[in-house]
Amino acid sequence: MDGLLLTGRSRSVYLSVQRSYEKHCALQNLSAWPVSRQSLTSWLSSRLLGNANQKAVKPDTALADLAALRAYHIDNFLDDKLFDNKHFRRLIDGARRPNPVTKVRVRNPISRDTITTLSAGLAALPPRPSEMSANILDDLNSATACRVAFAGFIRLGEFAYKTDDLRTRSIFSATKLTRSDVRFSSSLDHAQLTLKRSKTDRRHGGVQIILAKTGDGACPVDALQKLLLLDPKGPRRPIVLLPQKAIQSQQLPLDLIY
DNA sequence: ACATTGGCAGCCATGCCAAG
DNA sequence: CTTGGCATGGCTGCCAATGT
Repeated sequence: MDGLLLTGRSRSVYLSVQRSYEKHCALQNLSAWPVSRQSLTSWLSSRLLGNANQKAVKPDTALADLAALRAYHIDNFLDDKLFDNKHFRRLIDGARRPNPVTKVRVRNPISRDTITTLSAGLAALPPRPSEMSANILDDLNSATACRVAFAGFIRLGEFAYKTDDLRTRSIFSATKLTRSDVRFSSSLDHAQLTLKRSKTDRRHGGVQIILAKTGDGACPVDALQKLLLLDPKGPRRPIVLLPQKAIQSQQLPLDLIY
């Protein structure tokens, strides 16, 4: 049953907020569950105004807190009408008023040139799988990951998975990208990628991504063809593996495998 | 009078990052 | 590793403008 409720990151975030709220209630001598008008007002003001231990949180974070506490009610069949009460929105909007919007850090887009440079190793590969060394396999895998992610506008979460995710094979092959999700068109002018799960695919219907052949140094079709030829794997295996040396040197986020 | 369209802001599950 | 903070972005409902 629990497995059908929220999973992964969202669940752990919510649990964290819920524990923090419970601690607050204990200190204030308030009963935590179900959330009451008093306990929620007390908690929200303490979050919005800050206290000796914690600085004031952003109004949007307070909204996320509301969602987390509401999620507890939903999961436990408790009534959640209280959370719709306008009073709490007004508290948050009140906190928003005196605080100007903070500047967002500028992050420049990754360019085609960047991808070309990163995947330059694909230009010189041995002709047969038997001649692939561990290092060259590493390069092939990461270069393919770069090109496909760039060409397909793929989010990290759609493409990457954690070592942990490999433990349950059935869930892995039902939710993550595997070799069977790559199809080439007969003329090899494009490849089709099936995303079984995507952040925006809330109904879990699957999303088709078309990767057009570009023929330049960032061509995803070229990379995928070379990968399938020189690093053959079963249909239920991940499309590419992140090189161990990249994990160890922290060139890429820890514990992520493409 | 009712239907459709499009802009808009709020929602919230999920993402990344930093600190402990 | 966990926790906290907050940005992200598709979906949704609302509303006014426009169409029928």
